[in-house]
Amino acid sequence: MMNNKQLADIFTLIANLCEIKGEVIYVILAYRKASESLMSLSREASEYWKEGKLREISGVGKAIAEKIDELLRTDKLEFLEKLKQDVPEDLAAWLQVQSLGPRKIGLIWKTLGITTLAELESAAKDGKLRDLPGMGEKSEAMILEGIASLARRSGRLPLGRAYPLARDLIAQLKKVKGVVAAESAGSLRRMRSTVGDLDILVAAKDSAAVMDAFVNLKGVSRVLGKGPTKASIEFVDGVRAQVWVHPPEKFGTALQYATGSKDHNVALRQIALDKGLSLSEHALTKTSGKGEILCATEEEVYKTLGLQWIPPELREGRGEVQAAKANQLPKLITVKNIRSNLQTHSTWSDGKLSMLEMARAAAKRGIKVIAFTDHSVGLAVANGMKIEDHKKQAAEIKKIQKQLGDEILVLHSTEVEIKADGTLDYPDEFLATLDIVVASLHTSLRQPREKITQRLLNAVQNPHVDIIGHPTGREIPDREGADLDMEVILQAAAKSGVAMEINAHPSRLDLDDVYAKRARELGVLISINTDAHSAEDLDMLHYGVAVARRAWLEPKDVINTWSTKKLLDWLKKRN
DNA sequence: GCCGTTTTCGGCCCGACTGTTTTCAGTCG
Repeated sequence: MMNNKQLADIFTLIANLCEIKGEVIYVILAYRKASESLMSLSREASEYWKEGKLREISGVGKAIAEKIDELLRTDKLEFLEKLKQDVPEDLAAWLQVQSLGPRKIGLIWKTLGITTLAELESAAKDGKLRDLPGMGEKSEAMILEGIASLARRSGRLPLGRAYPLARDLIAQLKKVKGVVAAESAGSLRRMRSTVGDLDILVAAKDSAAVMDAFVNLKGVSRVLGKGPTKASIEFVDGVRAQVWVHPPEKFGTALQYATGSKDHNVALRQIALDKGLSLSEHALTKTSGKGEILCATEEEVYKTLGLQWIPPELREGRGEVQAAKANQLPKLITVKNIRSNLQTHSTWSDGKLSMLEMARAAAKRGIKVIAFTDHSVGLAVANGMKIEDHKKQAAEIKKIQKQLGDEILVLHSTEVEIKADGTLDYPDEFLATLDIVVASLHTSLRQPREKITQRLLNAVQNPHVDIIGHPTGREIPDREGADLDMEVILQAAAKSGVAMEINAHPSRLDLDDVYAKRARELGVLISINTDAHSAEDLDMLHYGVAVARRAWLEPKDVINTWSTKKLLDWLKKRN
């Protein structure tokens, strides 16, 4: 039975092939929309299908519902097979090449009869493309550059890499004379777990100086474009960045526009139209004749539309506009609300610092409670601890607690392995002696769905387990999470009262925002932890908080915001 | 192809930039 990712990939392929075929743009947009919608679904489409409710998925109408039905029943789609006969499947990959769009791809394929990327590269090298109508030597060179760049780039950038890069870029642009403000935009500002490129918005009267500074930044390998309002560059490692420059009095509309998401902006434009206004990146314009409202800040844009200002992390077209209209936006959690860190590692297993060093580093960052969750014996690669060693660790905690005083409270814990057979790596009698227990999957992540779901369920239902660590085991950007029935797991978690972790490390961000939002709806408690193995890792907390914000979480939903007393009472009650 | 307290049909994605043109088509976000 196909999962959401497989279905989404098929509809993206259909969109791409239709585009090359020359279908009208709205058909293509519809397939793309359905694909994105499937990817952000918190339950499997097959469940909607069993309930006969496929059409409830946004962007799925009659035609696409029928296609999903056929795919789920037969694993095949006749429509796609026919489409592949019209347009060779390999051509879809060409869309990834910068400067090549559906028109040129169609033209090259039909006139030269080639279909693979390798053939395209040799045709460009042999100068066979320059004679095609509308193309010249430059187009040929750009296609070759695009192919080379594709080889360098490895898909989307993890947030953990994009965020610091953008921070540096912004700092440099702010130094340019005449720059009033500079901020990230796009999916980076919305804090998605991966971003396509770095979008930066600058407020300045004179754009030329900004553009010059931008294309001359250190490490720029080529300039993809440069005009008075927009420029884009590629760095030697293939990372791309683009900057928009707008006058300060228009910065609000421009930032709002560039932040997106597309769905969010569509909803906003509709609200503007209802008020007789047309919203663009430049201004709110009265649709009835003349008159412009300029907005220097985003707050003014939202206010003019009669809305609360919506935090960027919520702008995904998931009901935030309706909530803002009704004054019912959640009071989102912030980094400042976090007072405990309930998954960290020390030299007792694979951490880099001693417990004392780690506790001090955490205290310095305002953390009041820290749990050392060193790995259990079964995870040999991480130097997992034998039960005997825990006695010594407990003694050390007693000792350092005296040194730390009330600076920070240290809890004795473990990240116990959920083994391949579904049992935990330590016996219940031992787990009962610990202050707090995190249970996680690290191995045999490719087991069949039923088996691995049951493994996790065992841990969720174990009364000694307090938190499920990084529930799906995904690693960004290399590893998909385990194939789990998360709906079943979250419902069990709601019942057992176990907290599900949002692991803040940017290579995990697990639970993701979609599952975390579903968890909130079901009343499941969330725990945001850094999983720190070093002092620097403690600074990754804001990535986890960003996921929580994207999931609409408020402080009360997250156990790390609780007072020490409330946390300890909760732990006592669970044991 | 989807969607609807303005519509079951007619809107949805539009503006900046570039290369190849000689006024514009294609790409991109």
